[in-house]
Amino acid sequence: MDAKTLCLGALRMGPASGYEIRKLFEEGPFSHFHQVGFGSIYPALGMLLAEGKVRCEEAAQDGRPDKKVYHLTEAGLRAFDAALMKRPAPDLIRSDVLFMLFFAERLPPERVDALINAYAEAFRRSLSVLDMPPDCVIPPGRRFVRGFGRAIYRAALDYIADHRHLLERTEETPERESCAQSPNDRLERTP
Amino acid sequence: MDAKTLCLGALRMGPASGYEIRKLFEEGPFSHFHQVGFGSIYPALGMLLAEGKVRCEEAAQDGRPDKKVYHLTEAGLRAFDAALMKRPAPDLIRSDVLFMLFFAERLPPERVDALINAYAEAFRRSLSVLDMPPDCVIPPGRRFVRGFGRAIYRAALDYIADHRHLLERTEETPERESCAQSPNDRLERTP
DNA sequence: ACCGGCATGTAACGGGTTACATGATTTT
DNA sequence: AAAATCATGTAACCCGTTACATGCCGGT
Repeated sequence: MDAKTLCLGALRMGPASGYEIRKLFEEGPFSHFHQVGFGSIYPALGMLLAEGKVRCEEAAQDGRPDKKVYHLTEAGLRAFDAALMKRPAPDLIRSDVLFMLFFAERLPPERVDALINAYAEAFRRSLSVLDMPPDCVIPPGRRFVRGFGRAIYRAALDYIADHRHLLERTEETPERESCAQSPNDRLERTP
Repeated sequence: MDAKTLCLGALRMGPASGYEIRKLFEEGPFSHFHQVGFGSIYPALGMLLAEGKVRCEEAAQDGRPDKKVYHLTEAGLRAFDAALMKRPAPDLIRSDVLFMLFFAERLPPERVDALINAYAEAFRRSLSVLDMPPDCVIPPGRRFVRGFGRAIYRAALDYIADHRHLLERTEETPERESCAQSPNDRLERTP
């Protein structure tokens, strides 16, 4: 899903400026499952404008820099609906922390501790955003997605609380590479 | 975390060829939280070789193409340990499906259904891999990470089972944009 | 006085994804 | 006979991230 489609989605919820679109992905309702930065948004809006999928109205503000408020056109709406029918790319998860914890035995215990504390804290922060009751009735799709995020973060926090003891120093686990010597052994399970 | 570090991590578990490293990330123990393709692995191994962080032994096989088995050097081991001490990038989650379901009201009910079924199925597949009891004792770090993945996937499946009814057609939800008209309304909660 | 938030953009750089190229062997 | 697996690589391209550039306002 490219930056253009993401912008269309943001505008699907109502007119917005580039700056506001970023907030939607930074702290707003999209933040748990997609991200875009300024560097992608502004060019994307420019392209969408050229393609006639959005229009833009300059809005002068008092005490604030001018704002370009974009909104969907008919073509943009159609393009977005079409994008929603394309095959979704599989979910992508990238976690440096898990990668590091995978090698916990190689790490100083303080490091492991710091890593886990920070990790839990990050989940707590994300949860606190989602746990705030919405200020208004939100449609089912949004409610589902929001609840999904909450469920995942809760599960993560619970798991960390219940299993971090696995990583706390167990007095020098004897350094042992693993039971598998070759990569094949690690994958094959039916001899 | 770049492809080079990821390769070092894979080799940390034992010597492997490029092809085998990919499997580690495709179906192996890293697959839940990091991914790399051939296009990144082979160049990365080449660079690591040039930097003296890995060495390589050509292994002729019977009935198979030749294989280049790479293994860490002292320098490579040190480099990897150093990488484990760097600040981890925040977790990244990218889900087209959730983005689409966010707009469930705009989608034909069959589409929503298909999307959710496929989504659940994907989680079930991931879970089945992790639920297989390991063929040997695995060290605490790996156990923790593996369990983490399991917990998350379980939570996802449970949530879907319990809440998919939210998305099933509720006889024509009256088309209503939302209660928020401007993007600001969506974000501000303290007037 | 300075920092953080609002606001919009550009340019370069880097890196990963995709596609291409090749080829033997095993499975269906 | 075709498809999948094993196996290694290269090259181009796209696209996103990062850094840079600019400027005003409000709060500390």
